[in-house]
Amino acid sequence: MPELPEVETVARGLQGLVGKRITRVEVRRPKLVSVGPKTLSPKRQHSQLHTRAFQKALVDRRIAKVARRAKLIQFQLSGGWWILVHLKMAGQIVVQQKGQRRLLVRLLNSPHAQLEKMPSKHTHIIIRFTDGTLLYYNDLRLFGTWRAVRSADLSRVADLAAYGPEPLARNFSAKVLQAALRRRPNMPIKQALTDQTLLAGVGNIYADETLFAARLKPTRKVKSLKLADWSRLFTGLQKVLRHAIKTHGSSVGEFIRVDGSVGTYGRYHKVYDRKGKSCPRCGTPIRRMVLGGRGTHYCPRCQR
DNA sequence: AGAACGTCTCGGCCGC
DNA sequence: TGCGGCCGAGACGTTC
Repeated sequence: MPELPEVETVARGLQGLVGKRITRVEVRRPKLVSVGPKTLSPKRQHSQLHTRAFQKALVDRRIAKVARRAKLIQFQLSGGWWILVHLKMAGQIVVQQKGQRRLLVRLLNSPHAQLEKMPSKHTHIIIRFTDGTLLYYNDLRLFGTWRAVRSADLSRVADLAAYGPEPLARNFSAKVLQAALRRRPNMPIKQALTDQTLLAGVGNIYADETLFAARLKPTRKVKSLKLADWSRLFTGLQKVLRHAIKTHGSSVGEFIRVDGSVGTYGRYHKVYDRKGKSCPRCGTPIRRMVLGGRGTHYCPRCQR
């Protein structure tokens, strides 16, 4: 579920953990955790050895830094270890501050969803810090991953090594964007935008919103884009991502901030999940199609 | 019933 | 026939 703006929102919300020391790690779902640069084979996932190794890598270590790369949250720990967390479709990280009486969290974004007390039946990992702060990992769909990796092995983490450029990096530009996506000249631009090895962090919502902002049809082949198209794509991409981060992301599905509150960028979606509603620019009904297996929303008049 | 914001694996196809 | 690149389908739990 979460894309760059949501993961960035979570990473920023976790900055308060820097300096705290882990005292206890409870793993209720061993299949979510692994140790080392390679992902665990499904066969070994149910052994308890890797759970113990995961706990051992974390316990008694201090959080030195929390950062984001693409859609990964990176905890740098003391003692040369990192934790790489991918929330996939439905992962949530919430933090209960020391002394905070209880934490209520909406596990689903449906209007009638109940607030649930932490930990809930969807809480699969609980990390306790020496000062009493608690981190809960919730995951309705059990797709998320927590990997403990030694610093020396970071370069051997396949997905991390393969990520394309960060769209909000200081040195990112229309030229960098063009060079990155042109590695797949025949791919529809929408699919290229969401390919993490070409460009980091953009998923379905922000690809649709970016292409609307850039007035480009999602099916356009990468190689068909002209100089002016690249320029609008670059500007649209940064504008959409920056606005989404400022509003703490889109709380579609299950995304929430670390204090349990929701992001409000969903209010500003111009095409995503707006099939049949009118285009905010020209009034034409928004269309939905399937591209590369994902729902794709666009204005048939504005985007060409 | 069909779809959901992510990614990985597998199998088929194309071209050298 | 062999190999790599490329691409689409399916799989992964669960909920509404």
